[in-house]
Amino acid sequence: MDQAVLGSQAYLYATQTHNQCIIVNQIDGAPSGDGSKPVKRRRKRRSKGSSATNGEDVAAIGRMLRKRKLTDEQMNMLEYSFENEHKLESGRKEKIARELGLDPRQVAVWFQNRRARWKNKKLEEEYAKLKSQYDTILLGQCHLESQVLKLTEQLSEAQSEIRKLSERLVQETSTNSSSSSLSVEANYTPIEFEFGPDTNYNIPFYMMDNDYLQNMEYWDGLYV
DNA sequence: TTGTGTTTTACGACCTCC
DNA sequence: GGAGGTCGTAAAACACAA
Repeated sequence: MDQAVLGSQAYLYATQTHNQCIIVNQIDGAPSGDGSKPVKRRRKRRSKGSSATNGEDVAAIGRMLRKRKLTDEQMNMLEYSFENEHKLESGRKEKIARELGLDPRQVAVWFQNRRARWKNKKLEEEYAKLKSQYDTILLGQCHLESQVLKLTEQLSEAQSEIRKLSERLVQETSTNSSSSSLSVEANYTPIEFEFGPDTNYNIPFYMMDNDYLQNMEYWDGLYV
């Protein structure tokens, strides 16, 4: 089995025969050449169909060497820390890294990713909220449109009734003027509509635009 | 067991701020 | 110019249905 430099926090063991690697969190005080800093051991992992060898694309190799799954305890501590403050000053980063036995870089990356997840979640929540508002408005619009339809029908009927009554009035007036001395006013019968000034239109105030208000004035004038 | 979709860890590129 | 941020993405780890 080969052992290769991976990073300050992990060893990578790989078998060339299986073309696999296992990454293990760093053992504190991992052996180093001079005993100072932990040895960075890295071994390149071959991806499918890759013919990478030593000295080839370092960036690609770096990408292949990763994944140090954090323990539950580390995760909990990081989450707790994130709840307190989403940003990470260098002092705090060092402190967290020390306490959890992680590389400061790992802590920084974890916070970056956590912020991204948090942002996504916020966006999803915002989207759900806006969608709900939109649906409510859509429903209101449908309701109002059906009301408009109904009222338009009523208006048409009322206009037709007015026309008929006017015609009748004209007819009666001409008949009466020749056969009776009674005045038109005396025979006048008030016109009854299906709806009047007391009708509850059920239209919210904010929907009362200029046209609507003008129509109201028109109908109010008619009933004065 | 395996194929597939999702989540997590890590990195490079680029940007902003001091 | 360096530190730390976001964004996009690769790939390991994981979950789960078939």
